[in-house]
This record gives sequence, C-alpha cells and structure tokens, in this order.
Amino acid sequence: MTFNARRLNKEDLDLPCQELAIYLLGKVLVRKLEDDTILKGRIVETESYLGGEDKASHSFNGRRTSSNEPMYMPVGTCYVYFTYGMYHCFNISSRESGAAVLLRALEPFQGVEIMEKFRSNRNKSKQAVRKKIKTSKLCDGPSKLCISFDITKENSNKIDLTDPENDSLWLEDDPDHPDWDRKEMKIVKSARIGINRAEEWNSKPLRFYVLNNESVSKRDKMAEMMIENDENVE
DNA sequence: CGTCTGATTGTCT
DNA sequence: GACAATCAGACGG
Repeated sequence: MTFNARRLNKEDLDLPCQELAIYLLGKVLVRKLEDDTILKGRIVETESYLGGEDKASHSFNGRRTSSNEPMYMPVGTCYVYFTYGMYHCFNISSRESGAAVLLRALEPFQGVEIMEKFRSNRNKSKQAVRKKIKTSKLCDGPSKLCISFDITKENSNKIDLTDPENDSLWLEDDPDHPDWDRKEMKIVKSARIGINRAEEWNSKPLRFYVLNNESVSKRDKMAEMMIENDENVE
C-alpha cells in the first residue's frame, strides 16, 4: 500500500553525479516483471563514479568501450556491469557525460517473497541448510539488489528510467509511505567499497548512505561519529 | 562483531 | 592471461 507515488522524470534526475547520488537516497526503485509482479525498494546507499580523474571509474581518463557506453548516455540511463564472473552492478548515468551513480543497497518493501525466491534460487548450498534471509538483508549489496530485482545486463542495460514507454524499471518519489519519514534521514558520507587500485581516490567520500538503516551494506563507524558530533554542535 | 578465502567468467591488454 | 564497483561461508573473539 503506497500513497502519492510519483514517477521521476528527466528533470528530477538532471543533476551532477554526486548530487544525484545524494538525491536518490530515499527514492524508490520499481521493477515490473514479465508476469506484472511489482517489486519496490527504497534506495539507502549509493556511490558516485566520476569520469576523467577518477581512477576507480570505468570511464577513467575518458576510457570508452562498448561495455561502459551507457555511462556516456543521457541522464537516467541504466548501466549494468557484469563483474567477478557471476555478479551484476546497477548504475544510473548522471548529468555529466561519463559519470554514473552505483546503487549499493535498497530497503525492500514490496514483492519481498519474490525477492526471497530469486535470492535463494541463486544459492547453491543445500536446501536443508539454507537459512531464510532477513527481509532487510535481501538487497544489502550492489549485486544482491540485482539478484532480488532480477536485473541483468541482458534485460536492463541502457534502459532509460525516465521513458514513459518503459514499464519494466523506473524510479518513484514516495514521500508519504507510512513507515518512512524523510525528515529522519541523516546521510553518512564515506569512502567507496571494493576499490583496490585508484590510490588517493580510495579515501574520497563518494559513498553515501542513510544512517541507522538496516539495509546498508557496510557501515563506516568513523564517518558516522562525525555525524553524531555535528549534531551535538547544533 | 570482524577478517579471510574460494568461486567464476566477461572484458580489456 | 590478469583482473574485477562481490558474495557466502568459515573461523576467531
């Protein structure tokens, strides 16, 4: 049951990479499957990947291949990247050409049973040993959210999230959802996760997540302390 | 809670 | 041929 959900358009998303990453926190990713099932999750963790100087970005130094092409496409284009031989990562291109926002975690609230099915079907461990995944942990990582939402390079790469003709994947503003109070949302800024090369870019605060949200993939205690201190000052 | 390791394959050099 | 924007499971405190 949701209220006043509004689909986000080009103008909403037309922001520089880092601003878009922050803007997306609290927004809702919606997926409509072939059988019309609707999956929804609130975005609670994002990362910015800039172009040019950003060594951790696939578009570093203007690098342009058939694979990273969506990073150079208009705002709101999906860039799905296949990695580690078995996982996908889901990005949304930003205003600047060659920059995109990686979605790292969602708080699922609709279609949870389907997500559980997608997740456990991937697990190769024996059924008997298989543990039930906590709802808040269904999408607490960039590849886990792709598995839960059945997002692959094949079915979602280069899709325009703002195209009204596209009814399989889009974003919504959902300010009046009963169990979500936007005013309570505090944003933590920390270093990105899983970046090995890229030296000095490792430390830059290009990851953004909602403080105290159970679905965040990895907490940064130091960064969270900074926020607590800021509160005391006010 | 934290740290470590094996799995697995498309993509680029 | 080496690497990768990860994950699940194992093990230690």
